[in-house]
Amino acid sequence: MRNQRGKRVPGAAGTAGAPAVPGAAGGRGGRSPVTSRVELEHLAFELFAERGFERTTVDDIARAAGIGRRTFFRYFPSKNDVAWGAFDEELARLRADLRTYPPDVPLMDAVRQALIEFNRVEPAEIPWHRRRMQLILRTPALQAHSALRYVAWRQVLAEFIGNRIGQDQHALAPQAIAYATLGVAIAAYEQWLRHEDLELTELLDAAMRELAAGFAGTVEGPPAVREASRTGRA
Amino acid sequence: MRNQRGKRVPGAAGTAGAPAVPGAAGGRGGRSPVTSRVELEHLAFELFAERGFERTTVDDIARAAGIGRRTFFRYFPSKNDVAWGAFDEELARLRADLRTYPPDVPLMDAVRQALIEFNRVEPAEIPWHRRRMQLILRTPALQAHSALRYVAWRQVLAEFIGNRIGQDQHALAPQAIAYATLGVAIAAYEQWLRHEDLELTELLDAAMRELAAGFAGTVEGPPAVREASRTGRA
DNA sequence: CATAATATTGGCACCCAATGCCACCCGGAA
DNA sequence: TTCCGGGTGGCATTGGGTGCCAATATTATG
Repeated sequence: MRNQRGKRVPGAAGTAGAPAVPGAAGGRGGRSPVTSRVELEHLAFELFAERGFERTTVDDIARAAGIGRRTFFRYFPSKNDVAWGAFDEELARLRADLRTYPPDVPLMDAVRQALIEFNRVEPAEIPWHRRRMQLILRTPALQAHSALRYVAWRQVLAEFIGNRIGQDQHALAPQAIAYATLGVAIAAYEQWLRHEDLELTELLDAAMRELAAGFAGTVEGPPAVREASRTGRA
Repeated sequence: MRNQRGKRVPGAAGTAGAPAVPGAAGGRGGRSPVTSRVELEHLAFELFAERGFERTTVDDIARAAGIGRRTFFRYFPSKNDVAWGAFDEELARLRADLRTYPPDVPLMDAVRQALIEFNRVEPAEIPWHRRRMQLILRTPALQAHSALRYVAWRQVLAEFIGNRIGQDQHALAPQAIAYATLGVAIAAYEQWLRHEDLELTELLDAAMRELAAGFAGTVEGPPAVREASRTGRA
């Protein structure tokens, strides 16, 4: 049902299209972008703060930015993605950072330090970061959408862990540790959002340690639980 | 924006409307439902298997079931929710199960056993459960949507943990442990999906233990990492 | 300067999920 | 039979997301 019209501009044969995101091209040639992703992001955040995420439509954002709805979707693949900014680049940063830890740094120390480094923000940016994370963690639609970003984040971590302990990144240990670390990070973030006076860095550090303490010793209970062992119920 | 029209059926004063889900009423009175949630679920799963989740529209499902699209949304709040069946009831089961562990069972043993119990399925249901989890864990849209279910699941766990260790359920330790446990469970599930011959129960058990082993000792590294400590880069 | 190449823009049509509204249908009780 | 409670499903509408394509603006080239 596509391509019904064979009509095409005479000269243009089949040149690969423009880059997905405006401004991502080399830079020379072509019409200059009307806005930028960051600008749109800031603008959208304001609207979200005013009316809430759900009650702000893409049309609202586009209209406020003076662009067409269609153009909005060239800057962000979805409305949800506004909240995450340039996460791909952040991920690359994490990956690069993990490479800098020499092999003699114990695995979980490296993970913990990388987690802290990844979430370090300029002091001036802290209020902004708070709003962003509040939006992400408290808006159901974004809570859901974020799961997809978390997948990518965990993958970076699992790859590092897998390399370190000589297992495939999809094996149980790397995945489990990556998942647990993510959980710890989010728990720390929620603590951070609730208490304005606490340092995110310290919370992350404490959370990683507390997790270990919580597990240490207690998991070495009776052997694997199976059918028989549930006799002592209430 | 409700109740604009003062017109009401003479006799009915302010009786709360019909139950959200057909069949959830006491049973007496009214037209009998055309189908059931389980029936719809099975039917939808077949279509998903054939065409994939994304390429199956709600109209497809409704048409296949011989009901109207509007009726579909009375059985499930959203297309995504088809995949999760009656999760609320499962959650209630988990909550109840957690109450049966006497206080002398160590915390993490209880958590581990409850996790295993929660994910125990009838042998006959295993292939079905596999399909369900495959759908949930491998379909991006569902991966995202599931995050909302996980929130509820974790809350149940965090509440239990909080009670046990005398902290608020929103405190760091309960949240971190709940998050980590969820992560461990999902990692085990993904392992289970990849290896048809493995027992889910065993995987969950192993995962919980492995997590502890992975953390034990390694987290007690140098003191909290801050500015200075990142000198030994690459 | 004219023209070509290139990139961005934005309108239009369209798909699909979701929701409010409401008329209608059906089984049991009065 | 009549009434009532509940289920059904059509209709209209909102809103996110996408393919298509012509218009527009910028730079490079003849």
